[in-house]
Amino acid sequence: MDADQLPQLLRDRGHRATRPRRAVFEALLDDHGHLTVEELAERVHSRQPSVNLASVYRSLALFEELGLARETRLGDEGAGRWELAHPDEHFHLVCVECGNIDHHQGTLVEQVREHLAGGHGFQAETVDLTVTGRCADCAGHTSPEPLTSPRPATGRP
Amino acid sequence: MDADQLPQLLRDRGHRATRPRRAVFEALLDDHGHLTVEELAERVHSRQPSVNLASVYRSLALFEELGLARETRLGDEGAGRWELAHPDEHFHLVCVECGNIDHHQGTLVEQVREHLAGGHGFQAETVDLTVTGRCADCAGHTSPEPLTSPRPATGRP
DNA sequence: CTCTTGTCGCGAACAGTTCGCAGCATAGTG
DNA sequence: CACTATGCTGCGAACTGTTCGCGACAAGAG
Repeated sequence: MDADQLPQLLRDRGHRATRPRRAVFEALLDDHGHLTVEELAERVHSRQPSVNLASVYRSLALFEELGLARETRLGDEGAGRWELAHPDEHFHLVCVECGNIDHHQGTLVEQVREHLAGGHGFQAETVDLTVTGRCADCAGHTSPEPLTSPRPATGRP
Repeated sequence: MDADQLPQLLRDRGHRATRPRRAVFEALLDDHGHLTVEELAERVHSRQPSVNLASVYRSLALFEELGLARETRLGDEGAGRWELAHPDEHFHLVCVECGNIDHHQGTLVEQVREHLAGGHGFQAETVDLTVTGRCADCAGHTSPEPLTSPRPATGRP
């Protein structure tokens, strides 16, 4: 979805195409990562310095309602992170060591949907899959009890 | 895990087996659902009226560190929800309509682990899978534009 | 029983998010 | 184009969930 299409889309749905909303949307567009509202606000400010934090929140809430954006709460962080709602679904690999968040596309989410469709009777809307652990890099140089095929007990010193 | 084993486990790990900790653990034990810290504190109070909210937080943080408990942030809610960390993994089906949280055990999490083991190089620790949508009951009487493969709700699992 | 020190209860602080309101600007209308 | 109704905004204050700092307390080792 392009930034140019936003104004029309907003009007079509009975909302106004305002400067703050455009700025928030553009900020979401130019970084595909997962941004904190604060980070987002920073980027918004570089376009529209007058935009208030509360307006960023309001815009995000609206975008979510319209299915344009999506919030994800990753792991231990207090703040939510936002991204545009891509049609191609993905999941998150959060490294507990370096803190890196890998934004991963794959067939996993598809598999989840299929699994649910097969008899659960649950009509899935959004699938939030977050895996915490160690990324390839961090797993390489430190290996605090390798987690291979045998399913590890939950607790681990 | 039984409540009686907690004191020893705590001492073995160099912590003290205190009244508040026991109370928090018992509160987690007797309700397998996902409890807000506030809800949890309420239950704790029924056992130990003097226990402070801050202590509930501290106990939970400790239990998490020891791998005994786990926090999950479901959907839109501001507050985190806690549960004991079962070895048998499960995922959450959150109904956007009735708000019900189905605590579901299945092979899905297993599948995710297998998928990741196969070449991603990511060493998975915890897998957080949350699916929002409509539960069988709610999907039955209202159907506001199905997003995925439309599938009439059958019986509940 | 005594002593050490990890833990607690308390209240205040903090971070993230939302609210209420007066004024502004968008977009539909003449 | 100007005019107008009202949806949005910026602001600051309020709120919620969580954490911190401190003196007092009690767990548990000797």
